Amino acid sequence: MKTPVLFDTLTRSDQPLTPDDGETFRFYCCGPTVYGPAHIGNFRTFLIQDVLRRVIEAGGVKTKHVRNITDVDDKTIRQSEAEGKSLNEFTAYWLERFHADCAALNLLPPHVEPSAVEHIPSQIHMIEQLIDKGHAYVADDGSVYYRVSSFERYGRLSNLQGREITTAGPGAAQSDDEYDRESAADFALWKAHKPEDGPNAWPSPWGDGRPGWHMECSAMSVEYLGDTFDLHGGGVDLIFPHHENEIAQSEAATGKPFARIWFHSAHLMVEGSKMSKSLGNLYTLEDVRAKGFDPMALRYVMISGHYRQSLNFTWDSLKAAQSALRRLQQLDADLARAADGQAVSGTTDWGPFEPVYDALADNLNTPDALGRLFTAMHEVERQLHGRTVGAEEAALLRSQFTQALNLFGFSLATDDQKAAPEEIQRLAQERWDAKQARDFARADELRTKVTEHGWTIRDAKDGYELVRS
RNA sequence: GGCGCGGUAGCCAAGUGGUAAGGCACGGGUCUGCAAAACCUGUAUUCACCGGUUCGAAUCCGGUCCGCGCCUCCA
Repeated sequence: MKTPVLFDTLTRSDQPLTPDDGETFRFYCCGPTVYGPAHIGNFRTFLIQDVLRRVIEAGGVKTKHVRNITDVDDKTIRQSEAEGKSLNEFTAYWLERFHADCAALNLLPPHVEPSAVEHIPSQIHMIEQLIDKGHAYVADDGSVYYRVSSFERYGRLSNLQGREITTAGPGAAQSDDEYDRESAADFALWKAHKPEDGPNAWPSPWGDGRPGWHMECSAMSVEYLGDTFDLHGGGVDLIFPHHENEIAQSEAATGKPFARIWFHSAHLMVEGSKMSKSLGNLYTLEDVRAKGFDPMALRYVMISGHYRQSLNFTWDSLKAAQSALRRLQQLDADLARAADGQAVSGTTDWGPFEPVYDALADNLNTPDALGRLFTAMHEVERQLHGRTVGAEEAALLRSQFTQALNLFGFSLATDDQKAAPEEIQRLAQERWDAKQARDFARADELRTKVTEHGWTIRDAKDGYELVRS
């Protein structure tokens, strides 16, 4: 079986995804800031990382997946204060929401999901190391800053070397509380307590305060994965400054290389424009559901484009995804019927679906893999309809098909099809009776009624089912 | 301005030198009292534009036009 390869942002080349320790592929992904519902753009990144993990594991390699929870930063503090809640109470609520959304999208839970606020001591420890080694300095107010000029490899990831980092320009830092930095490029490792932070301050050798944003990922990834680990991922926007800063912090502190491979996924656009609060297009999973779509359809849409290209999300694309998903369901049902109760467990070969794995192993080419999935499905369908497939053979095919679906993380578990309201069911039953009595005029009349209520009657050989239109 | 990603059928989207995958939608067919679903089948002489290299280019080179992202706390 092919070893998966992935485009590495740092070397700008494809790298094999083999575990450095020969056993477990250790990787870290930047997780959500829990101050509100995650939007579908966040989920695109998590979904892509999820498929990556599934591909590595399908290749027979164990993984250790760490994804942090950012629960102490400007946004969580500001918002919890505004709502008059404790930071913990506030973030716990949104974390729970996040977990529910992840489950609905069939995201594999990370092996470790460390919370930033629960790892302040490790962060302080790393800051101390940086100060000791001359990579950081304490400002008058008790904040600690990273001395960017002390780390010569700074800017390698983002291709920044030689570029001036100044306070000028459209994206320049707000100077407000960072006026005592030595250089505009320096960034905060520890932020001294300010009145607007309320009760949210922690003791440190430099006085009460809280960690800077980049610190948590450096400290926690090293803590759970070791000084050097296999891969680090996130959205493209994190390349600079977040990941650049993480590298600077971690490598300066440990004296060892940080992540070997850097994995960045492109952004999601909505109806042709960037997602933003002001445009009102920051959709959440709840919005998707409210419009009657299955979360699996969102998963499908999010992987229907290559992760290195921005994807334009539209409601039409969700609709198309839902239709495509229905075909997967149909084949599974057909195979289940043909398997007639037989089941195969622990298959190791892919059968007709091997090309699916191969496409994913080639820099996570999800659109190509989807194409190959359908191509293979046609083959299976032809067999299923063209000749008698034995139960044993069908069971094997079904198992292989399921394996392929697992690579994408598609769960076909008969979705929670809400039962039709009683009135609709009664009308449908009446129609069925009329049909049995060959009173087709009456049957058609009732079908129309049911349709008007937003349901479709699908007749089968000896019965019918009700589906939402 | 710097760095990066793109422009392939009505829509989405693979394909980076050998003669255009796949999905959705649409047309035809099988099945069906009807309908839906499912399956079968058809649909780009052509890959933003102009030159060039080559036996051969969507794919390589040069130029032009257009879209998008990042450039200090945003996945």
